Amino acid sequence: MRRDGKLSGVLHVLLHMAEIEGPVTSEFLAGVMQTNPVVVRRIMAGLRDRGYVRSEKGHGGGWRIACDFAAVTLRDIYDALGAPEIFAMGNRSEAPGCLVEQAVNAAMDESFREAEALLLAQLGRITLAALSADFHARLAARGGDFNPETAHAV
Amino acid sequence: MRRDGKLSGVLHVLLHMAEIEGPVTSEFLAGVMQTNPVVVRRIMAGLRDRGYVRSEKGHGGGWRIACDFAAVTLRDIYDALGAPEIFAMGNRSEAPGCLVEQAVNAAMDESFREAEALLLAQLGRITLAALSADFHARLAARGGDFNPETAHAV
DNA sequence: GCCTCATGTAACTTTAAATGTTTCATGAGA
DNA sequence: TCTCATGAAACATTTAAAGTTACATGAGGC
Repeated sequence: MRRDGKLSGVLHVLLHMAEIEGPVTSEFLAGVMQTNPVVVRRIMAGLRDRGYVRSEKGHGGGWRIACDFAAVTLRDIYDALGAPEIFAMGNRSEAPGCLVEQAVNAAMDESFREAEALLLAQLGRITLAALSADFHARLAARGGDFNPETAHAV
Repeated sequence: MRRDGKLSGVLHVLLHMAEIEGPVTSEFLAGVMQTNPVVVRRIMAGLRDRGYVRSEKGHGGGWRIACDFAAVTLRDIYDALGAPEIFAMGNRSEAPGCLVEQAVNAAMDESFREAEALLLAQLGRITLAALSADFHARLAARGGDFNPETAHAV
């Protein structure tokens, strides 16, 4: 499978939106993510349903942040994306009749379940505000300034 | 991506081999895994290189276990398979020039790295002997007996 | 009212990775 | 020398993510 880049992509988009005044179009965000506007709408749909962002049609329309960055975690965003599959590995067959396979599945499932719980707990500890703060720290460290409108132009 | 079932599959194969006297052909094991003999040879190649199994050509040839089940863990088998990718999610781009993306990647990478470390530690705690014991416990609990030659015949 | 812009969505195409298959080479018995 | 088995390369299939096209809907601006 191709690796799922939705979480990475949508976080990138959200942090860019936070740097911009007013609504941002899917087309602009597609430029940021180097993808297609429809892909942006697709991944943003889940966040809209949860009220993390709002969208408006027509002239001057686009996307706006509609949540407190300090109150939303990466876990929340992950859930808003529909809680996509985390692992690239899995059992060959679910509901196996073979007792060997049942033993194998039970052992693997438990290990994977624990790793998943840890991962989600970690994501639950990182707020969008923390991510944004990290970005600003990197910006200050570099000493440059940042124009979100053109940062991805090249 | 399709989910990677190599680890699950190879464990299934190893536990079946443990129940059978003498060498087992790729063709028979393919029946167990409900796949193709070439697929079996492919995933067993890594284990052979590490000395966990041996293969012999010709009449009466096939695969044999060549390790102590109490000394080999699922982590060892995972490594023998070439340490395949664990996560279905990842960053959209590595080495990003954008500072926003750097911040996103750094946060996600750390969470995933920790989850991976936990998973591998868990796998390192499970020996093949423990898996096999679990299988035998299930077998006893069910009260039936087990014919490894025919368990997958249907 | 009509035109343009922007989202909403369905349907279809492309792509990447795992898996499956075919084919032939090689070596070990019988 | 014939058959059985692995070894390995090359090619085909499958699946899910991502990309694309097409059209409907609603919101200003004129």
